[in-house]
Amino acid sequence: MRRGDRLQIDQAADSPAMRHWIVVSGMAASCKALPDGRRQILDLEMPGDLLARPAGTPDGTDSWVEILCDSIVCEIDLSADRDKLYLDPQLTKRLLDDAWSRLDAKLVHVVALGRLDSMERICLFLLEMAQRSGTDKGGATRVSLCLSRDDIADYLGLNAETVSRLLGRIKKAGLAIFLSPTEYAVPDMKALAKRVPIGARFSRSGGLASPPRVATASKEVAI
Amino acid sequence: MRRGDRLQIDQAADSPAMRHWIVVSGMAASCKALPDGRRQILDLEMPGDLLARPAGTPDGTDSWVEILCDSIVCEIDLSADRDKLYLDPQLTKRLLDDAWSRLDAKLVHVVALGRLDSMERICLFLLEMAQRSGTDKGGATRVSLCLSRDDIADYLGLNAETVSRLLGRIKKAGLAIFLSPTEYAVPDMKALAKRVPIGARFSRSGGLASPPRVATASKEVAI
DNA sequence: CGTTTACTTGAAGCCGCTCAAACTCAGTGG
DNA sequence: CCACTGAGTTTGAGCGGCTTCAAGTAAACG
Repeated sequence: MRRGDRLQIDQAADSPAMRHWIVVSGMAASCKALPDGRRQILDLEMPGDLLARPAGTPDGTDSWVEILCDSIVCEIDLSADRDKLYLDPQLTKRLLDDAWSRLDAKLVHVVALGRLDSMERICLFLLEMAQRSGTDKGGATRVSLCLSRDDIADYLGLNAETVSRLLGRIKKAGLAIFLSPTEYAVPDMKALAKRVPIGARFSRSGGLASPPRVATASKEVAI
Repeated sequence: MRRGDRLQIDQAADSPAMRHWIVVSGMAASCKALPDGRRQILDLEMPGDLLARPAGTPDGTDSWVEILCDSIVCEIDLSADRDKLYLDPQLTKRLLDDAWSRLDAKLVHVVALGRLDSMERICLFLLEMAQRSGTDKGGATRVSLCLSRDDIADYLGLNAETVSRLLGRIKKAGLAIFLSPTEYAVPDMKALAKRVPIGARFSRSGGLASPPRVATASKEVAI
């Protein structure tokens, strides 16, 4: 699937989630929009993530999953096995673990939107992207950003202009180096992590732990 | 348990959730605090709610559950049945349904904190309280508020003074009638719901649906 | 009655938003 | 090769909503 494609699912309110998706490669965003057009990105879906209920339950908002860059998404229809769903311990364990780690991620998101200022939010975002989809390139972590400034804004509860200004300050501070508007490298993950007062744990399946927030000798400067 | 009491649980990161709690009566709040003292209330726990993982996974923040008014909370320790946990279809179904409806509620919370303004947030909150813990008293819905202004602020990502001012405006507009600072009545749930651009579905176990957002003849006025 | 705690109200300030203009760059066609 | 286009981004100026700080009020309790 390509950028802009959507998975839009209107499951009946009372039907249990029977169609599931797994992101194999690429990246997608779970979105909600209010009647007046305001949009909130709820989650970034990356390889390995299980989309168990893309639409959630109806709450009067538009909900959909939006492909951010060329992706492979695998559909699993469990309707036939509906009755046996809860009889398979391995499957239920996977679903439960997935739901719980999603819940943990959402709690971090709530704290970010409720209590972090814009600079803290953007640092958390850059850190999250680096931890979840970054590749190590000679010490620095290289990240390819599939999101536009608008997308980032809608994920962080900000607007595109503010995001652009913040990224400018981060670039000036040397916390991240921008190779292009959609490609950056983090030379020092710990320095970035020090800007974020919440230590997020980002892998969906319990692999990566957050880097220890070690106190370094370098001095803090306002950015 | 009484107001101010806490359930503070430091479960090992890798141990599955073995101790659970059920709120039988009263009300509690799941909280997180940042190192500098900023606090975010993540969830309001009401009778019937299952606290499957009060502490979540460690992320560098303090996490706890705080009792808001005299409550009865029932502890269930499943450690002994640990290995059999995923073999009981009924139990896993309950856990899964609970996790999913919690997730849905958190998505609404994220939209609220990310994209609603302060007046919309407080209306959503009053509506949520009315739907989840209100009692019908001759047409109006009577709600007893266990939260202080500070608590409400920490739930909505605002501050106590702002909450106080907003409640003043709501009172003046007649959307809610305050019998005391912690007791109010909603004379017209539909009128209140019209102030909120997202139709939340608040019961944890799939009972109550959101009230239909019927267009009425009454004119909208700025409040 | 005084003390404490929570709530309310006011004035001033700042952060992030809105609106608008300039810039970058890939794509297109002459 | 250059000019043109259009979407995305950057930058600036000004505004407004929410916060901060501070003072004042109300209710609870010894």
